[in-house]
Amino acid sequence: MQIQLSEADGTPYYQQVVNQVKFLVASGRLQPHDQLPSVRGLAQQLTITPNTVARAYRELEAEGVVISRRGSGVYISDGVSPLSSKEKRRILNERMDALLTESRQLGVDEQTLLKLLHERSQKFDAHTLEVEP
Amino acid sequence: MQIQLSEADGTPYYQQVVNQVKFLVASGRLQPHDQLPSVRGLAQQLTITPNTVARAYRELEAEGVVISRRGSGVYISDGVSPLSSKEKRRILNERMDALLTESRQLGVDEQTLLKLLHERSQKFDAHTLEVEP
Amino acid sequence: MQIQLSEADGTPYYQQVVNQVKFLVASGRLQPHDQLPSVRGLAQQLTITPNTVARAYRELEAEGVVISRRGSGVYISDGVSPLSSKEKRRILNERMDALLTESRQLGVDEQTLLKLLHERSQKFDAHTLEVEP
Amino acid sequence: MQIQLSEADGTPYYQQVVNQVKFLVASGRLQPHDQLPSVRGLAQQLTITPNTVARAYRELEAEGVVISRRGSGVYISDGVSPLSSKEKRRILNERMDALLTESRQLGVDEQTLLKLLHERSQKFDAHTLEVEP
DNA sequence: GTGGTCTAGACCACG
DNA sequence: GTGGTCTAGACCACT
Repeated sequence: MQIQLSEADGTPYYQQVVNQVKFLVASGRLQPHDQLPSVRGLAQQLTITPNTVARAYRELEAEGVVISRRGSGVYISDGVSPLSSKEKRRILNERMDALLTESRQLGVDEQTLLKLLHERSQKFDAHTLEVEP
Repeated sequence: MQIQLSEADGTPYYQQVVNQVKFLVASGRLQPHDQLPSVRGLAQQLTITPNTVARAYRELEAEGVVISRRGSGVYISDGVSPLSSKEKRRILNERMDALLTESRQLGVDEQTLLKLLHERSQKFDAHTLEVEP
Repeated sequence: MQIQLSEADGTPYYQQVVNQVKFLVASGRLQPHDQLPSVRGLAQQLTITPNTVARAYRELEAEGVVISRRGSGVYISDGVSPLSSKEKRRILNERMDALLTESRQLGVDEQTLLKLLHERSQKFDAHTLEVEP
Repeated sequence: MQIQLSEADGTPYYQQVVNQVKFLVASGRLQPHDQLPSVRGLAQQLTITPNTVARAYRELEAEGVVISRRGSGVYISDGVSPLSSKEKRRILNERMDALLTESRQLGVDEQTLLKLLHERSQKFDAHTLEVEP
């Protein structure tokens, strides 16, 4: 599994792992029932402590993205998010505000933004994006 | 000056202010010699402590984006260059990927997302505040 | 804040803290906006590492019970649970099954159980229960 | 003996077997002196390792629910629960408090809870299982 | 002072 | 082998 940790930006390692796994799932590269690398294996690959990987996996489990089976491994879940619609909407609004704020500050109007987002969505599915979102 | 603070994501307030001022400069909305709002004024507008705004301005000054003149105010320094369109596109792509990832994870399809984004854009305009420096 | 850790049962320390804080909130002893003991303070009181307390607080924040403000402290949230109704129902069913199974094994019929539960609910509100649930 | 293993929830297999045997006993489907399936037989039926079944039986024996006779098999014990009524009440109170805590946390009032518990109790009965040693 | 992250390493529980 | 918990202690970010 391709995961890249960036030391430069302030994002915590565990959060970067969470983000990238969610990205891999959302783009279809990781399918339900797929097994993730073991905690220790991924830790060694990324040269961080197993503790940090375990935290990322725990977080992903809490969000309903993976389920972990003691003694067996961690797998992509086929369930849906356990969050309420209100909470889902809150999260989406947050992301949309970030996008709207930056696009305006960069001089991109709404119509152009919607077009760009549609194109990006196509590439998203086509797996033609780099892994690091 | 339009600045939006998001309380939910982990980004510190001072960092959000820094980022958005840098964007405003990069996109040409803020020009060299333009005056920024006062520390207290911006703090009041954003309902955060003046301390936090001061820290943002300090950071911006350290990076050479602004110059602070005692007794006068804080100004955009000259000699700052706007972002290349390639760089702009990279930033937008990052935000779009984050939005697409979250929306898929939450079970929202592209069409619905575009609709939500359009609605949010309207509300965004409605809540726009002008700030006099 | 009264919290008792039991070393005997297999329940992890962080989980015991989570359970008891939720109990204190549900029974009204802790009110929205109340401040919890600091991570280090509670750790010292319970003679466990701050790390473990931090994990409990993190878990409580993820469940929407508390919100934590860096540099300030951890406070009881006034929001509701961010879970979907389906997830809420799943959790309740789990607890109800545990109760039903054990009550039958102890020879308590449904009618008696409902009566006992009603009485317990009264005491729950009256704060006449010991803290450890 | 019909036992259903759920892979999805985090409960260990051996624990699920323990719980379900206890439930079968509590509901009268398994009577004192009834013989349980052999370790290997049940393991094959559930497609898990005999190791896991053996562990479940060991646990059940430690709790006094079954008695294992070398060379003969495993049988439901005829000893009545030796718990004092005070002890019974303590266990029930523990479960009731857990249920009350969760339900308040999730915004479910007492009346609704009692209704849900009644419904759940019916389904509990409806899950009739045939038992064959 | 507050909480947040990470490491190094130990021990336990499960299949 | 797998994941889960906990400790001891370090450093960082924020108010």
